[in-house]
Amino acid sequence: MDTQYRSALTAVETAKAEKNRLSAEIGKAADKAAAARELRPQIEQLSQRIEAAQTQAHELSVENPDSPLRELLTQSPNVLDDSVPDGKDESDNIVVRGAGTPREFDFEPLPHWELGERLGILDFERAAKLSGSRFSVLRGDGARLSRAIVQFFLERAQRSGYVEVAPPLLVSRQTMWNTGQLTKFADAMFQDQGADLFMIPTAEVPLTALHGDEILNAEDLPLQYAAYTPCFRKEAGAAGKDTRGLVRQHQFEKVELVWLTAPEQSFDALEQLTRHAESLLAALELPYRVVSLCSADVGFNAAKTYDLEVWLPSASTYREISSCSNCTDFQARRSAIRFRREPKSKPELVHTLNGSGLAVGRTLLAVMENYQQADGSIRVPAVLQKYLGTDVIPRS
RNA sequence: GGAGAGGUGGCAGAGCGGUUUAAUGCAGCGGUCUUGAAAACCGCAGAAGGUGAUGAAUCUUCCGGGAGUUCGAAUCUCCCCCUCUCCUCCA
Repeated sequence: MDTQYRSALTAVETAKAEKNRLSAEIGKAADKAAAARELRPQIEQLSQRIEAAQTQAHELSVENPDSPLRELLTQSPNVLDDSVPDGKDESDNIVVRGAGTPREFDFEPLPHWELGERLGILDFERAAKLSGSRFSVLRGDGARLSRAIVQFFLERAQRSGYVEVAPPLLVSRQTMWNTGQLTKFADAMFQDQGADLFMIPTAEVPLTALHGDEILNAEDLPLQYAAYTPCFRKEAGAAGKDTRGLVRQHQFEKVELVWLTAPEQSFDALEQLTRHAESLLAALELPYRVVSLCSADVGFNAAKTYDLEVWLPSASTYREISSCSNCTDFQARRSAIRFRREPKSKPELVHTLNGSGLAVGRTLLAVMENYQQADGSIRVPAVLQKYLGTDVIPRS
């Protein structure tokens, strides 16, 4: 298809070159009207040739929404890195490392929704009254604990070199397409039909698109951005899954970390990014593990992904709390994010990476469940105490 | 929501149907001069794509976006988008 497209394009361009030449001849002639009359038949013929070839080229052009070539390319995911383990589903993911040991409880640990309702800090019933299922109300120390977590994450991000950004939460269709979300989250996004705006499913979208259509200087790389935002997802394909509690909500908060790097730096950056996210769990003293997603589980736009999973006592299992991906040049190509190695050298595509650092709601529930005490109160992790001004969330 | 003004190369800013391969200035790069620098002077300079060897060369497209008029459009017509100013409303 590409070969066909290019030969049609060559036909268009050579005919155009000839036509331009004739037009310039008229422009240079002393008697322009006479020259125009004389050359008219030739020009007319060229115009027809151009139009025919243009129609042919347009049919396959990637600019054309109906082009089969575009369709093919749009549906093609990123190329996986060689280090990604082969697998047929998530059971083939590989645990790379972990830290912390699940705590031994001398009582039956409660799920966070029960703890939260007893403490009066989580209210799912009233949330349902306001907005239906998959929403939550945080109240009192719950709201404050959530805010403390955000503050803690952002301060850590800043110390690790990230520039904090507060981006728009609604973005255009073009921006969504550029970051590859229209394929990945096509049915998952809330959308305003009239203005054709989408509510972001993750801050990865505005952060990655920030430098779209720009040519950066090599010395500006890597760029590191952090944003705290709400995220909105329909969760249409998750009917009946995680219906209780904070795990899967239509609206949740997240601190997102994004890097733009030179191509040769991106896999090293993925390790650093993952370590940054991981260090937050370590600081909160939550047991976790790092998982390298297998070929079947890596998302559409990523070449390699590490998931961070946190221990949830009520479920006796590890649960995803962060996902760190190297998207190589996949998003950069769609968004036209380039850089120059030297002032005179050709622009090259950057590599983009993103990771949660971390999901706020899931951190909140992980803290609640792992730090719960026999009397139903919750100890506050040491690193969060200065934000809350207390070391325990008591039963009221 | 209403009214007006405007969108031109990294920036500023001309051009308003055909020697525009977009003037000029600043910034940038190279050179002359200089022990070195500055100043002055001279020259080169953007993006995307096709053919081609990632060379040389060459062609096409790009003056907010799209469509149109014309042999020929930055320049004329229509639609859309964005920015600024004033009014209105408002966290």
